Amino acid sequence: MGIDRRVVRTRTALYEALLSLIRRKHYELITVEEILAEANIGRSTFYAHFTSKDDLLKRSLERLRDLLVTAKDRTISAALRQEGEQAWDPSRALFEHVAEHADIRSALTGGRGGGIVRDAIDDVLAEVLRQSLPATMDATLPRDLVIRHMVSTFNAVLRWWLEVRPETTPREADAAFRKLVLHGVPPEACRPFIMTA
Amino acid sequence: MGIDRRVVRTRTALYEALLSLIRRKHYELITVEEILAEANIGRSTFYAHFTSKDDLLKRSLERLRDLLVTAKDRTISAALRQEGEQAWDPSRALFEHVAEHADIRSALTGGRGGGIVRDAIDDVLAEVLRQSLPATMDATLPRDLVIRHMVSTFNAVLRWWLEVRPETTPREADAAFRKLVLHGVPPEACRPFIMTA
DNA sequence: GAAATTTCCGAACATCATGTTCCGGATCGT
DNA sequence: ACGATCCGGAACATGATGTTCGGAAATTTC
Repeated sequence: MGIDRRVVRTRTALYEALLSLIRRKHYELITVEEILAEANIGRSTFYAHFTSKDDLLKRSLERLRDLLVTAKDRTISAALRQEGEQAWDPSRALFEHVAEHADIRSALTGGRGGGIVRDAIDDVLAEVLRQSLPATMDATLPRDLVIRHMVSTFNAVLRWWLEVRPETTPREADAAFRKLVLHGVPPEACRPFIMTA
Repeated sequence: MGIDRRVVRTRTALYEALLSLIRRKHYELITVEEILAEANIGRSTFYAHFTSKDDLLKRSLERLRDLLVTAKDRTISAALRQEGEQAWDPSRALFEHVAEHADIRSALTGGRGGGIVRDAIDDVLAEVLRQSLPATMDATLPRDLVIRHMVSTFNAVLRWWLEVRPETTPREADAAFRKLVLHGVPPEACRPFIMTA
């Protein structure tokens, strides 16, 4: 019981239909009927498996999370095995991963569509970080906040890359990301919004 | 011509109705009819002034932008007049401003509702920064990216504050914000996601 | 391989929000 | 006061969502 081949076929068909559509248009503009047409699935069948489009999205991204986690583990263990290599940086690997799937740009791009998808991906990234980052002892920078900050910085760099500087290479994007996270912004570039006492 | 009292009454009633509703529930869940009921405005009248709910939101936030700009100018000029004061930091003033209007929490909080509102507010903040920040000369950190990063960091701190640590004071939140923007995260807190060569 | 389940399809239906149209009456500027 | 403009309200078209149900088809089980 539990593993009727029809249900896994139905569900994966819907997962893939949604992800395929997300590459072509904004999530919010995708209609349930389009998903059904793309997946060749009946309307009532859809609602027998998922309660809504958002539900389908969430479960689709659970697959993506597993994918990310294994990718992260792979690059980290590769890093520990042979130090001094160049492909051992998870953050850079992530940028390169995105570069290979540049067709999901419209899913992350601003506007009406992006919000839910971005939030869901933020959650995935945050969970990955939560599993791999050490505990910090800095009282003024709680771990939760650091994680959120890294996620949001990653997203900021990523969107800047996709939206305003598409010609940037993954390694340049990663360099900017690391600089921002590790060293911040030069004080003279913040004035007078942030005054350094 | 141009300033018929009826139209300004209608529009401000709609602006305030929307902002009032936003304090109570998620933007996406607000229906046009609710806005009409709250503002006591007829349906056809609404569509005579705005093309959609999003249109109304955008124009509502233009008012907020003007408010922000003047507030920023005020604190900056106050800063230049009497140095060594304590209320001369625009970023801290912004956190304090938010603290006073804590009832918009649900508008910024995650989930389905927040996306569009957050994006719109991001735009406002980015525009304010664009007007006041100097040009940077750092080639690896373009101005656009710095602005986006500051906006997203502000949002990250703000949401962390509202969602996970509501008891934090504005000055603590601002301290964390400044630390993140100016100095970044200690390297040992990033490993092994970001490796420092 | 046949019986018994479980799932799928498809069409019809109810519901709800959006946006448009129209006109009598109210309100405004001058 | 008068002409121009705006407002209200109801009616309508549209389009997406989610539900229901009975017969057909696939799958598991034995």
